[in-house]
Amino acid sequence: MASKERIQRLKEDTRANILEAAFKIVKKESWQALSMRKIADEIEYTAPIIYEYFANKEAILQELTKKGYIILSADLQAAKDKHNLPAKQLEAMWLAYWDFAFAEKELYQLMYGVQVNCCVFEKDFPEIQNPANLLWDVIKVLMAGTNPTEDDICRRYYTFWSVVHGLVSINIVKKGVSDKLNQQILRDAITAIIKSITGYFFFVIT
Amino acid sequence: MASKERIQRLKEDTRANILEAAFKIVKKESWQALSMRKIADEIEYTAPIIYEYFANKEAILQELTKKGYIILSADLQAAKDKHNLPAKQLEAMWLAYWDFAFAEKELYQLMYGVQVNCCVFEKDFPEIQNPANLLWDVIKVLMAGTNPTEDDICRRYYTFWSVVHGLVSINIVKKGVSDKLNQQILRDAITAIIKSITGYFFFVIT
DNA sequence: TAATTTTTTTAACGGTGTTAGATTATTTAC
DNA sequence: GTAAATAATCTAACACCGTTAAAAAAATTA
Repeated sequence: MASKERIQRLKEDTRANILEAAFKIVKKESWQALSMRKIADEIEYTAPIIYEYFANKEAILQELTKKGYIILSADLQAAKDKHNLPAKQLEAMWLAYWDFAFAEKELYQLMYGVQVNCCVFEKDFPEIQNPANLLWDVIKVLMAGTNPTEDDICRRYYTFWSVVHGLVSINIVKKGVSDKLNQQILRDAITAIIKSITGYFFFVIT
Repeated sequence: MASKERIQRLKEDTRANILEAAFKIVKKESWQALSMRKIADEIEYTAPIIYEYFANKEAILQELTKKGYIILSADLQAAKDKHNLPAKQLEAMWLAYWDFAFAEKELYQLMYGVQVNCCVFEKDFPEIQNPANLLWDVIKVLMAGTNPTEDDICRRYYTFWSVVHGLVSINIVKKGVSDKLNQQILRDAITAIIKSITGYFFFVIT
């Protein structure tokens, strides 16, 4: 009987609807605001029905994470295909990675464990700026010879911070990388940026 | 009456105990596992008592975040004080930042919105590796002339990823930085690393 | 039409953050 | 020292959460 297949299709539809509803809620509200009951409301069912399609909430998140990786892969491939030279390809791919992160901000958060709700209270609490200021000051001194603008210092500060924070978060979230490798990457990057500031040398990772 | 002050001290003690208990739970379990009732259990009170000392759970997290920033500031200052040359100071400070992140992993997570629970299911789901493989392959091609080991490629991959992911997360979590500045930092960094790989040029952020 | 199977819902469990009101303990005033 | 006032603490509840078991409704098969 062909109705079996029709029913199968309907089930797949509902499954897709659940994912769609979940994603819709997250985009309108946030990941923390996502609940099984809200999803159920959105698809006009009651909550337990979702468990006919997904083992639990985690499984829904995993499916959406998967979706993120698939989109990102496609974006990277497309970026690569636009160029022939490997250097140009790589540049385009990282820019595509960047674009993906903001075009699909919610998916990116899910994929790489980036929270949003943290420390939005900088005005109530000036100590937050202290670490930044300490680093900022030293960078300023280091650059003193080159008469830098505030923007110049800012860029250096963020470059440093990005490298270090990026490496840190990758290590906290995905604890696969070896410590030795990390330390080497970290030291190389720091040395390179410092040298680029002082103007003596260059970013040669050996 | 001096008992007023004694009572004041006792209240401050309890406040500190709450923070301590919260932190203890987080270190033993995780941020998600932290609940008002668990804190209350730990300090041997009932949950509503906590609201005499903190407006809500968020306020407790804020206080711990504050603690994180204070420790980090002290670490950075100490690192700076160990050197005279600005370049050495800066290097020491970023290494101290790194050390802080892992010595106080929980605080770092709180301060910079780094989740842990995400995507621990790489084996169930190979698509996760796709983006990494795509980038990896191009880096490999780009480095082909220099007979790189797997480790060499790995280091380049992580260097790229750290810079981009770091910049992305900073922008998602703290949305203060201007788009123009970001794009410039991003492009500079990518170009610099690519040039360092091809060996033609150097990391000169101008 | 009757029996069977599938789909969906209701009700509940134990958990969460949070609040109002009752209760207990402590301090003040006489 | 007892009574009144104040402070500290708890109980009970609310509305929410993820999840499950069992009942009810709907659809399919015989």
